[in-house]
Amino acid sequence: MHRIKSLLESLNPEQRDAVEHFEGPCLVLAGAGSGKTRVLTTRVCQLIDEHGVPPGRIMAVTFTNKAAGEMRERVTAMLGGEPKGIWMGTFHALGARLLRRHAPELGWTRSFAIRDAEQSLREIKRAQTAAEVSPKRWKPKAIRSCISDAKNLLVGPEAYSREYGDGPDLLLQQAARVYPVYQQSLREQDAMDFDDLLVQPVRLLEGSEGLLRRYRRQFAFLLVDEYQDTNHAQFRFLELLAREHRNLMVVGDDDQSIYGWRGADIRNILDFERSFSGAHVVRLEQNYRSTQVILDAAHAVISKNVHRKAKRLRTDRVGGDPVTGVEAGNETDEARWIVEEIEGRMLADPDLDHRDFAVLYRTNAQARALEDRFWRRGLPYQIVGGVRFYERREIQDVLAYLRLIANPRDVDAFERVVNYPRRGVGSVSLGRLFSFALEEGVGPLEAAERAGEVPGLNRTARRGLLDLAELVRRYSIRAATETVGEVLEALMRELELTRLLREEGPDGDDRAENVRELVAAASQFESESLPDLEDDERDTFTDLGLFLQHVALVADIDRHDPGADAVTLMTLHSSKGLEFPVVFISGMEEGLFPLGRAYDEERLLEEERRLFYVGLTRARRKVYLIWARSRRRAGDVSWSSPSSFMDAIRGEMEMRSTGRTGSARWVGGSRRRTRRERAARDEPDFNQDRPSYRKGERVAHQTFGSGTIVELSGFGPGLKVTVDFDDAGRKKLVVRYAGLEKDYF
DNA sequence: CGGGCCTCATTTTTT
DNA sequence: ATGAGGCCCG
Repeated sequence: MHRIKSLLESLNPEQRDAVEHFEGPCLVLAGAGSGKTRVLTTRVCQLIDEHGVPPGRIMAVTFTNKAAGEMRERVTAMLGGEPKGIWMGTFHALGARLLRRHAPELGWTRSFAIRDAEQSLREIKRAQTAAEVSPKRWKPKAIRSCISDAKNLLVGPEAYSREYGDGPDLLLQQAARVYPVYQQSLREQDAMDFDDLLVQPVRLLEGSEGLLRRYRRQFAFLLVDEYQDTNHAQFRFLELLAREHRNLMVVGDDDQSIYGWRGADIRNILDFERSFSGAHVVRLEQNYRSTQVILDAAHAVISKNVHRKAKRLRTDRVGGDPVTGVEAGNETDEARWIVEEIEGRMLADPDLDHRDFAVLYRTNAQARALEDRFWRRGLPYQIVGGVRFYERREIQDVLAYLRLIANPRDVDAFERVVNYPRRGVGSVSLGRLFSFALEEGVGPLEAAERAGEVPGLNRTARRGLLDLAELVRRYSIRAATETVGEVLEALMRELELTRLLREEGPDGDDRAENVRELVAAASQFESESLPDLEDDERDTFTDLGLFLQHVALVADIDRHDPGADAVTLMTLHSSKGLEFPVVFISGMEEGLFPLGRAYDEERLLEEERRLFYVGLTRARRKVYLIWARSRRRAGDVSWSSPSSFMDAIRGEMEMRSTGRTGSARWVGGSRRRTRRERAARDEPDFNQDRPSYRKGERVAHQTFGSGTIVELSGFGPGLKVTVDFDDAGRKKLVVRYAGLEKDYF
């Protein structure tokens, strides 16, 4: 009780206002570094300790698993004991938890599998083939993104088909054909994709008055962090639960909305007061993180955005180091300079640690050059993101066994495992097996078990399938009683995985090492995460099933260790919510940040600008903005100018150079410059392979057919044309990727 | 059936 | 530069 009192006294009036809010809707507009995590955790404690709300009646939604873990820890510390029964986690994790209870009401079992992005993509390909939508002509990624958008908007396969099945947009039309097949197939395999974890809970609650009533009562208080990044499905989920009691507190900052591309709808936060009338609004504008100089720069940048709520952060930390702009020659030079600067600063200031530095970038590809330099220099670093650990090939191979053991209906897992190691089952045999499975209405594993009945199989294939089925069956039995670690180790021994990987070649040792790391991760999961589970979950599911769910839902950022003695390298997106004394933002080049494709859409450009704002406000003391005159991108060299984002702060910036920016020196010796390089430098190019375009000209596109150019925009590699296609309508295309041909007929 | 070679496209961010 | 996928041959 006294604890809470003193906690409240350490808050500023606005923070206290938010914490002391009890019932009814509340919108907390929390600027960067304004102590919103503190507000959220203190309010949870306040609800429990002051108002006597049982923890089991609180749901707190965070953006990452790590944030949920931290919140749990802080609440535990504040209360002096674990808040048993509180539902805390990401929308995805909470959705999964709800579905683990009720999936049978929707047509799945309680131990349904969760498909990650790559697995979904393969499923999309299979669905495309089944629906006769050529995966060559229609990129599975594009189709997947259409379907994902639809799901995030709570549009089901039937409605989607009605809406776009014969609409003007050819891509949506194809997606409309794939969507039902895809969804059906997921259900047959007892699997859900990421989006389903948001969509299906909504369907569940909408479909059952009883459940709705039950969960409205259970979740009497809802708290949501990073509300600016919620999408429609998430909004609907909250609305369903909160509509009646209206005890919903959302915390967010429209200036930090950076996930529009994955369906996040900034209107959720902008319109909150309209969706929940009478909402109490609290503004947290006191910043406890950055210097005045940094906040001024951030404000100069973000105020260029038109679509935002006017606000301005305050700080007591007047003055500060100026923002430093640095011109580098190329990405190698950039990396070298950053490494040296970090070493220099650490020498000059013994209080600084490696963990006090972060290098942020727009795209994961930029991590390469940086990593190379850090590695060579022996400067400790940790990279967040890029190739996810759980997505590495060797890890996926092993996990596929576990997935199949846990769920014999999983076609994706089966396909991955069937010839790993080689079992002499080729595509023909596989086709026969699947036809058999289809006719008999059984999963792939049961079909394999009955390989003897499958017509047309050769001896090797039949033997291989029977062996596989027998092996998986054997391990299913073990998985019911043994830990994941034990199962994994036994499996590795039986398959002689280490030897197998070693024989693969030079990377084999690394791969074998990764698999060992997986075993370690499994054991760690068992000792750390399992004990946190509620009893009903631990009793109902096998360790294996719980581990697989964990694997599917952990993000890279969850693996970030802020305490490690290392410089952090990550994307600007991943950096949201974190802070560092010194921040480098690299790749400050026009076309890279902001990304070239954001130019002609105001909405996208504003989102890029918010991303820059997020980057700047990560810094406590010092920001560096580095741009390189040239950079290897997608194999060849591109030349660029400094990002226009820096224009807003150019006057206040201190400008420096790495001293190696001479344009005369270029990497790669005297090799002839490629056409694309010349184009990027805006040099004339008379090569007849590259046609010039003008209005009124007739062109042909592989997919869209013939049409007439009506407009040109951009230049160099960013040249775009707007074409009125005879059949496909008006499209805006990037010449570089469109593969247009002149149409002479 | 499996392996090797060639071509092609790919580069935005992630739960 | 790199990886994935297709195609051909043993």
